[in-house]
Amino acid sequence: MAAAATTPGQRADMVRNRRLLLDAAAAAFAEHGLEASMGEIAQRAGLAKGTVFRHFPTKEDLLAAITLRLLDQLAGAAGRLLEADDAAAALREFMTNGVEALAADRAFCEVIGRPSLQHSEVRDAIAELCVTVEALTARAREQGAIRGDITGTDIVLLLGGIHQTAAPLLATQPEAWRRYLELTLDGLRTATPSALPHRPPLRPELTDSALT
Amino acid sequence: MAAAATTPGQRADMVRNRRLLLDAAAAAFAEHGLEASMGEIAQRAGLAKGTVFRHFPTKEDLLAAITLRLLDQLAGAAGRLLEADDAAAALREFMTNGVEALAADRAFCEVIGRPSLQHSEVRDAIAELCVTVEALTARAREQGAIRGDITGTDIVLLLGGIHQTAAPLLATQPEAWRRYLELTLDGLRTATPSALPHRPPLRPELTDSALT
Amino acid sequence: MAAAATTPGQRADMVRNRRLLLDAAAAAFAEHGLEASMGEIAQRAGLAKGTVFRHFPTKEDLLAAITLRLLDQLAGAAGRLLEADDAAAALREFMTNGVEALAADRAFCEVIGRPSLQHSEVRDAIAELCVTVEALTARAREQGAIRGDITGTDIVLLLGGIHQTAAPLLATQPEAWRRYLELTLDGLRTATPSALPHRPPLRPELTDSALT
Amino acid sequence: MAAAATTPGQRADMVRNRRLLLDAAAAAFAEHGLEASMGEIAQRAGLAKGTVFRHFPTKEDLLAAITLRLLDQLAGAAGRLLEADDAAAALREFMTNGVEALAADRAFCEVIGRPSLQHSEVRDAIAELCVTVEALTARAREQGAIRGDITGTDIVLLLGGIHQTAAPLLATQPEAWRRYLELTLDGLRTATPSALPHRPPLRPELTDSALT
DNA sequence: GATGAATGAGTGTTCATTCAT
DNA sequence: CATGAATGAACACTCATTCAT
Repeated sequence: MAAAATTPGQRADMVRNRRLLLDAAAAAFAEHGLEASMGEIAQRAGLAKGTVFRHFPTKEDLLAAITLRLLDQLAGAAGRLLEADDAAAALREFMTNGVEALAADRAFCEVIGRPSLQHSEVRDAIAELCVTVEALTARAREQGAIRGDITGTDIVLLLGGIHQTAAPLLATQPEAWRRYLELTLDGLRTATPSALPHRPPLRPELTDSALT
Repeated sequence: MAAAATTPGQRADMVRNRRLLLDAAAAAFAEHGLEASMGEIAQRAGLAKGTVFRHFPTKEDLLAAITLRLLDQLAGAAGRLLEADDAAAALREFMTNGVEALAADRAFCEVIGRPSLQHSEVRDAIAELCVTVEALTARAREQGAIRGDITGTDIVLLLGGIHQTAAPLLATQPEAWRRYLELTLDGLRTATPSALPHRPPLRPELTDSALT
Repeated sequence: MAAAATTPGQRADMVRNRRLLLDAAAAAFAEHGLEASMGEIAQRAGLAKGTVFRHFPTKEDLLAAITLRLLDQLAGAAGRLLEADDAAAALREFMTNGVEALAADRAFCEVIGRPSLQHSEVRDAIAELCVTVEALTARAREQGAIRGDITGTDIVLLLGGIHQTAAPLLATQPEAWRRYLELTLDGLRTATPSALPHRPPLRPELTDSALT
Repeated sequence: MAAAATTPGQRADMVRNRRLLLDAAAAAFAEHGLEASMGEIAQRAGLAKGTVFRHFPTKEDLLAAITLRLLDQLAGAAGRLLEADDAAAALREFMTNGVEALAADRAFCEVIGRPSLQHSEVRDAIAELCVTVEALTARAREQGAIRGDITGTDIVLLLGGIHQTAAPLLATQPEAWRRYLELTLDGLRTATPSALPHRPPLRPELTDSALT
């Protein structure tokens, strides 16, 4: 009844609903891929369809939000690991977390690959993630823990690749990605590196490609 | 009967249409992923919708056909490379061809990963490919060209992973996969291999996972 | 909750639409038989196609709903007539109402006959109707108003038969069914009944036949 | 090779194919109703789809042909029974044959009821059947075997009604129609006929209704 | 004449999105 | 602001019909 009290209450609800929706959407996309319907997401969140659209005017918007959350999570982890002493261990931990996160979020790869992604926030988040991971990678490079020709953007891209390698086994061997992560790490720290036949991708290229 | 063999007639048109359709479907799926509609495929092929369904009674059937074509192509290449003297070079060439082929067929990865794949022909073709690639891999292993803990099924899975790593760059740097292939090869032939933390996938697990 | 009951609002519209749809469907089926398309029904109701499917997720569901409405109407009439003094007049009135109702609902006969009818509600409603009509028939039998070898299920089946007899005349002589109803009633009350060559159908047989 | 010999040979094939098609169509329609597809009919006949359309340019035409065959069969039977001594027995036999034939030809009722039937041949055949049956009925009337207010057209219409009465039981009790035929015959020969409340249908009304 | 491949309008159904309540 | 009914553009798929061989 207190006029002032209602507004914060509603705000609180909106925040709660937004979180419910993001969780529901993540679960739904993880299970059915991008084909998961807005209706199912609403149901999982225990909300009405209209409410979903109030929060995310478009399915693409919801996708962007969920992707941003993952990117933020990864960037946060990378930032925290910058403080670690052992750069090699830090990089390994980042990649472990990263691949694991992808496994829980089947939509992510599909979203990253889709050329129609319009959201500049996502592009910015990807770029930012690449910057932080480059810092992480640079330390490992400087410590001689990994070869010199690998960039942070390489590392970010490799997360998706490792996940994809193990994806066909997800149903029967959900931990198989660990095998391919290790194999990749062996490639990164090889004592006898080949000359890589293609220059490293630049950050803007990654994000632009997500645009074109 | 002899007459029938000499009279290509209608049959020739059908063969041509089938090829038109497979090509159109590959292109459409490459562009829009599995969401590409049967209608668009028909249009791309310059045929009527009904014709698509005469050739492939179901979207799933068309998908299976397109996937089989790719698998056959890979298995054929692998088989031919079994004759080569230099096992390491042969394996490298197989993987090069493989990743290149995947780039042209974006549907492939989505199809391989999809749990509902019902076509036993596809499952059989995957299994067969794994067998041939295992032979190819075994020779490289025996020649000491790659580490001892990598199987043919690993190699097949890695094709998808390498492709995925470079996929976000496809639009701007279509050759970027070469970088990640080389990196992977470095991992495969490392002089100081780590103990891989997960046992190698068995062939049946791969194909079963495509089933479950 | 009290508030919800007093606020017809949206709900009122939905109820109205449901009725519009049932009426439109009845008309469409009456005109074109079961081939009437969901699209046409939507158009007749002045609603969009999607709305039809929101109310009745399947054509079969719509069919079931329309059939249930008719069955309920018949069962209600039969129940009310159980109170009448003159059992013969009551039975006649029931049959009159019944055949008249069928004339307005050409789908009914096709639905009743269709073996794939999955809806247990319809089966239950048929069974229930047969029970009530058996009560009505029993009274007439006991009063000697009709022969002793006729059951309620016979009466229910005869409604469809009488309707069908006059169906080819519907367009030019919409009241012709009265002629065949009277003829049937004469058969039912004949003073010199033949031995009927086939045992009476059991209720479960009727409903099971709609199942098998 | 003899130029003259080919024509009769082809003629013979055409006649054979026509019969194959009519039988296949009758079976298919009996099983699935009018929804039976031209494709299935072709398959059942062991012929190609094109051949069906050479014989019957339209599904409606095939329907008409099949219906004509049934009508001819009934008219033939009625004609033959005109010679019998016992008119009552003859009428009973005609009706028995008639209802039995309908049971084997589920399409017939649907065809008779369908207002869009355009074929004048069918209309003529119905009219002719009514004439012959009227002769049969007249004899029974004159012999006092049935009531005086029943016409041949009534009898023809009753065939469909009796069949429909038992139709819902067809799957579980294929002979149930005998029960309702007997009941109808009791109505026809009742010693105390009611005044039928609607004048008898005229032949042209029947056939016109099939037109409107 | 027989064949069956091609056609394309039509069907039931789904789903992102809008909007009245 | 939340709700869920209404919308209508797709979609996969079917089938009578046409026509090149």
